[in-house]
Parts: sequence; C-alpha cells; structure tokens
Amino acid sequence: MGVPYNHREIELKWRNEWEKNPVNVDDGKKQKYYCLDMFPYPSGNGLHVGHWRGYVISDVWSRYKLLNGHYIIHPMGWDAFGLPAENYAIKMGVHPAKSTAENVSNIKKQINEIAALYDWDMEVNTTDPDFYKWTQWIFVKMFKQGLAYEKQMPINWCPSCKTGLANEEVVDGKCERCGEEVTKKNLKQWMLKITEYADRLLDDLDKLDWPEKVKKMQTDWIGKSYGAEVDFKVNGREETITVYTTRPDTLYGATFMVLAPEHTMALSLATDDKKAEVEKYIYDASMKSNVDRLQDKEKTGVFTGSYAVNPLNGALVPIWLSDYVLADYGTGAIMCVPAHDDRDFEFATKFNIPIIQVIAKDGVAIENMTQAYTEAVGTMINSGEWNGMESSYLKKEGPAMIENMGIGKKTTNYKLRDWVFSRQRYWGEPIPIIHCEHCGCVPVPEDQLPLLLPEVESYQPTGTGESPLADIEEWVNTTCPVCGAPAKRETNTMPQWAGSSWYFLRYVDSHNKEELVNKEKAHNLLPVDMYIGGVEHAVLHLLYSRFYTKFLYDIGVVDFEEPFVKLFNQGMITGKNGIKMSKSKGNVVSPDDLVRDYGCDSLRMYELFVGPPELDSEWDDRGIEGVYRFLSRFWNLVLDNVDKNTEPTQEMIRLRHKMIHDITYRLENFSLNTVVSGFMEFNNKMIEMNKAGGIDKETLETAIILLAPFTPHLSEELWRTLGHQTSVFQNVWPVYDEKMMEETEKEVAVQINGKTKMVIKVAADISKEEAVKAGKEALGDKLTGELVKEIYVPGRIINIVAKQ
RNA sequence: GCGGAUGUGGCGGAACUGGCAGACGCGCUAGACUUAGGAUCUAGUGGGAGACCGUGCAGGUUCAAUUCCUGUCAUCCGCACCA
Repeated sequence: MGVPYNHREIELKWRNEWEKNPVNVDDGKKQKYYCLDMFPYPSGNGLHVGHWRGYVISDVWSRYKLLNGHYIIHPMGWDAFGLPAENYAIKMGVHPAKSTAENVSNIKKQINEIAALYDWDMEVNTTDPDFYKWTQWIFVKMFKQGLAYEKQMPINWCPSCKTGLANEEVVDGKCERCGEEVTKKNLKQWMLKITEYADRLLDDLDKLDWPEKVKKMQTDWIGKSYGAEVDFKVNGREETITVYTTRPDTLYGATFMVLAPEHTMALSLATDDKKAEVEKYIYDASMKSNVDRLQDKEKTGVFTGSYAVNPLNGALVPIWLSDYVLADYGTGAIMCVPAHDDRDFEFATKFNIPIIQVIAKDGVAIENMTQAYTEAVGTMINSGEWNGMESSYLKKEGPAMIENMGIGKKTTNYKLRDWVFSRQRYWGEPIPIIHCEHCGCVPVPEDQLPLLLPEVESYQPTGTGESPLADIEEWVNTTCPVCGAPAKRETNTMPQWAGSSWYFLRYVDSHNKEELVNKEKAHNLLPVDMYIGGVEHAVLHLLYSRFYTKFLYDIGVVDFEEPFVKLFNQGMITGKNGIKMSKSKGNVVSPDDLVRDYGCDSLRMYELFVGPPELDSEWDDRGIEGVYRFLSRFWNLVLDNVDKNTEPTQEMIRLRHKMIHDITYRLENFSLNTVVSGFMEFNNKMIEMNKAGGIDKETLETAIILLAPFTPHLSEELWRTLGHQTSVFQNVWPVYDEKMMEETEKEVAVQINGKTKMVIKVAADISKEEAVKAGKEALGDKLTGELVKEIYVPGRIINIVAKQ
C-alpha cells in the first residue's frame, strides 16, 4: 500500500472513452432533469478555482441525478455580448468579435478539464446571429404588445462606460461594472414595461424553491406598498396637490407638506417674497449628483410661502420643498407627520415646525418628544372623530375611508421602475426598430431578423449619448417597412441582460431555425430544475429572466411561468484573508497546475471540501494534498482486494449500509463538504478492516459508485478493474436498509449531573433500568450524595443526577 | 438607520429533532522505512500537573446548551430619505 495513483493516465483514458460512448443518453423513457450553470461571459483572464466551484457542484448534482435514473440536461454557453467583453476588446485593441471567439475557445478548453457532463451540442452564444435573432424577436413581440416603448427622460449615465444604465445596475450611486459615479443624462431611451409584471413577479416568488435571501431581495426591489393618495387644496388657489401616504391614520398629525424640488408645481407655489430663494433651491438641487444627494445627512429645505389645506380638519399646513422627497416615487409630494415619522421629525425640528402627536404610545401622550413614534400601534388622539380608534385599524382601512369621503383614493405603489433597455455601445444586439417620419417607430419585420450587427472600423463609445452605430450611414439609412419612405434605424443596442434573460430556453433546441424553441421540446425538457450560480444576480439576471419567461408564457411560447424551479447560490472562493481573487491583486489561483499535479478528480473533490458550498471560502492550495492522499489510499485499498474474495462480515455489511445512508443524506441536503469528510471516514474504517484480511467486493463496489459523481475517472477505472465491462454510470444509486445499519452494541457516555465521567458499552436494546444499573456499577465510588434522578437516552447517555 | 448571515483548536471546518464539543482534513511533534525525502507508514496533537476549564461576550431555561430564550459586541453582505 501507499503508492499514489496515476491520475494523468486514467483521466485521459476515460475522457476519450466517454467521448466515444457518452454516459448520459436520452432513451425517451427516462425522466429529464435540467441542471443549469449560470453561463459565463468569456473573459480573457480564463477560469480560476472559484469558477470551478459552481461548475463542480452542478456536475456532481447532475451525475447524482444521472445515477438516479434521469436523463440529464446540462448545457453550457457564452454570455458574450455586453460591456465586459467590449471593454476587454478595447483594452487589447482587437475587435470584440475576435477577442470573444478567442476567449471562448480558451475557456472551453479549461472548462473541459472539469470533465463535466456538458452537452456541447446544445451550446449557445449570445453573439451568434442565429441566437440573437430570437433576442430581437422577443423585443419585437414586446414592442407589438406595448411593453417596449420609447421615452425621453433623465437616466442613469456612466461617464466611464459612456452608456445609460438600468436602475438595477447602479449600486450605491456607482456603476455596477466599473465603480464610476453615475450621473444623470437626459436621453431618449427604450424602456421595457417590467412594472406591468410587478404583481406577478412578487406573488410567484412564493412558488419558488429559492434561498429566502434572494426572494427577499426581489421582494424589496419590487417594493410594493399599500396606502392612499390624499388631495390637499392649495389655500387661496384652485389647484390641489396629491400626496401619497402609507399612514393615513396619521392624517390629523400632518403639520407640513414637502414637495420634491423637481415637482411641476414647485416654482409656481412660491409667493413673491420667496421666489428668489425657491428658485435657488431648485437650481442647487438640480446640480447635485446622486451620490451627493445620498451623502447629505443633514436635511435641507425651503418654504414656498404657500399653504395647503388638510382635507380632514381644514388646518393650514405650510408647503416646503426638500430634496429628501423623491420626484419619481408616489406623487413627488408628501404630507409630513413629524410625530410619527423619523425624517419628518428631523425636518420639523430643524425648521421649527409644530409637532402634533396623534397616536398615544401605550395609551399615553408623550411629553416633549425627542424622537418620532413610528409604529402604527396605539390609540388615536388629537384626531377629531377618529379619537379612540386603533391606529393599526386606520392604517389598514384608512385608504378606503378616504376614498369614500371623496378626498382621495386608495392606491398601491412600487419601487420597481421600468427597465432602461438601450445602451449607447457597439457590442450588443441592435434594437430592431426603424424610425419613419410618417409611421413612427416600426419594428423590423420578423422574417427579416436577425438584424445583423454591422462591421465597423471604430466601435469605441462616443460618449455623446449616441451609439457608435450612428456613424455608419449606409446602415442607419434604410426604408420604412410599412410605407417605403426613407427612414433611419435605431442605433442603440440592447444591454447584456437581453440574451441572458432567455438563453436557458434555447439550449434544449439550439439549432432550431424556425422557432425560438419547439413547443414539444419546451414542454418536455423545460423548465430548469436546478439553477446554480453566484448570488450577485439576485435582482438583475434573475428578475429579468423571470420577467421574460412570464412574457413568453403570455404569448404562448412556453407553458410555464417560472424559469428556475430551484436555485442554489454557491459562495465565493477568495484568496487569503477573504480578498476577492483578481488579476490586479495577484491572488488568482489557476486550476490548470492543480489538475496537472493532482488530477481533475482531486480538484473536484477539494473544491467541495474547502467549506460549506453556500458560504464563501478562502482558498488554500495545501489542503488538496489531503484529498489526493485519500483517493490514493482508496485506490490502493481496491487494488489490494482485486484478487481476494473476502466474505462480508456483519461489520462490513453495516458499514456499507451506513455509508449509503450517510452519503445520500448529506448529498440530498447539499452538505457537500461533509460528503467528502464522510468518504474519508468510511475509507479509514475500511482500511482498518482490511488489515484483518480484506474487504468484500460489494462494499468496495458500493463505495466506487457513491464516489462516481465526485471522482468520475477514478470510479470508472476502479469499476472496470473489478472486472465490469460497462460504465460505472450504468449503475443505479445504491439503496440502504435501515435495519442493516443497526448495531447490537452501543457506546454510551456515563454522566453525573450532566458531566461525562466515562464511556461504557451496552447492548443496543438495553432497558432503562439495566442501563442505569450498568452505569452506576461503572461509576462505583465516584457516585456520592443523594440520588435525585436517572436519565437514559437510548444509545447515547446515562445521566445520574445526585445532590451533594 | 433597517434587514440578513456568520462567530467553535495554530488553520479550513464537523456535531442529526438539546444528549460524549473539536469528526474529517491541513499544519505541527516523535518514530519507522530509506542514499535521500516535500513520498509512504505508525503514534500523538484544545488548555491545564491536576480536580477541572473551554464553542465572540454577559445572563437565563434545563438533569444536560455550539444548539433554545434575553441582552450585547465584532465581521461580512443586502437595502438605504420609497413617505
């Protein structure tokens, strides 16, 4: 024993064999299982050990399902349009099409080292015209349904990437990609009406077997709230100002009103003596960047000189302007109740505005409030005919009451905004729209798709808000498909998310020239059963994909409303001290050397062994030695038993069943790190048993099959070495028998007052009386004092409670 | 500020519905085999001489707490004036 196994030879051998005779075949009878990885964008940096992790997890899961009798759909493709690919191309000074193709071929080579079950016949690439034809087709369908529309508005603009961004792409006021501070730019943009799906996107989260964290992030992003719009008359004028509130119960406590500086009435409300001050405030607010506005902790504001009339009690409330009110949420105006809202309290305190408490906390009014009481719990006071009512009741019923009184209406609001869908960049799908002077926006006829992205000399972003495509006159100038008059093409391109929002549907029918996906195939092979990837897409890709799928369901392309039944987010692999692996930090660990030195199987297993798959883990190369030693020991154990015909002992049979049980249980619970440690434990026990003569074949074969999803090459080699002519993956996952796992004798801890004194062996089926008696005997003199209580937990603990 | 996750030896981590804390692995120590060993094998490895003490910290419930409850600290992540 003790010779390290030759991983290079056997891995090459079985890789070739599997290519000739695939182990995963659709015989039309097996149930499908679709296990999907989030497809990568083909970066020039190649893969590091962190990328491997997700792919290993998904492949282990796929092979486990394969051994459970499923036909596995396990595809891979390339998210190759978009900013990262384009920025890389610009940096390297090559055309993105060229660099993308090179990167794809390099990464594909690296991915093949994982030896995953990928079906390359399904491969898709979002930059392939046969693929983006359908990305464009979906857009045309959305346009025809009124879900894609053009709008002139100030949007998020990244000055470094020189393009507009969706709200989802702005993180802390900065560009999600490059970290540059995002500014506003007034541009005519294509928008997708994702808001029309807000309720379905929210409600259907309940159906999903997803991490609660991701569901919550999407729930918060959609940000649904219930409340009322209340109309306040402007004192002495005809107009009314409508405010939105979720706290109608506090209406009597409104002592002022605040409008966003961008509100259409902001300037007109200013009385003559306030005009200059108001104008200045509005101007200053318009000059502030997003980040400035976020960072200003101190509230600012200006009084317009006008008053509004509280519709309930006729009280006059001063109207202020302040940038803490957002123009694009609700009505851009709020009623302010300083006694029951933190922000209003801060503002009122600063500007000496009266504070009227309307909810009695614990039944009493608070003297000299030092902070707002924001809970809707308590009895109403200072509230006219509402006095004595419950705040929580009014919060809920208030909107309907307000509507009945004719002073407003109940309403629902969302934080979710429509999706800014155009990018002023070259490397994306051209938006298939033609602008005609007579007919307006006309979609490119479906039979003329794909609208090819033209070849171009200069693809660098212009920064003017125009796409580089705008310079290609022969492409821009076209004729209107409806009236035939000269017309111009839309020159913006789609965001990177366009292709990734539906690519998983295309895999199952990637060569179809006639349809996005064949109906029957879609019905039989979709949706995705298990989706594995990082958590960074919680509200971007995953929300967009759900939206696209719901749309495609609505137009009859697919017959399900949710794309991903189950989602698993794997943790990140970081370098030392939890620092993210990156080329600039110089802490990137490449899998290539590790595969060369220890083999694919060892690395696969070590990727799982580093820690719980859902948590981040620090990478430490040294640990892989341990996995390699374990595999070598198992290898030698099997070889040592090839010619022996050991009869199974009770002990071996028990170990076999327990091994099947433990490995299966941990695998089902996705506790993949403990699956690996479990294998090591069982292997150590088998090595001990082997010293007494040998191990029976059935136990060894069982271990080989259980290991197969993790170490496919090693398992295949050992399986054949034991004389089998067919692949190890032709087996079915072993089953255990609960009864066969039971031990006749158990080691039990003997405690006094919960403190372990010793361990004794007792029969597994011993009675409480006998166990306690055995325990007392074993303790002997150690047991003193008055006996109070005796506890026996079968097979675990004998605890004698004694008072000293 | 709000919400969530995490906190266990020198290190990564284990402990099922409360039941022998530290499995498994790395590292380390000693030994064996060796011309040699960064190979392999064997033994040991939380602290303490000891009764005992030990799962971020302080309490509580219990015969028994890493696990349940209350409070608190630290780190990481998400949201961030959404009325």
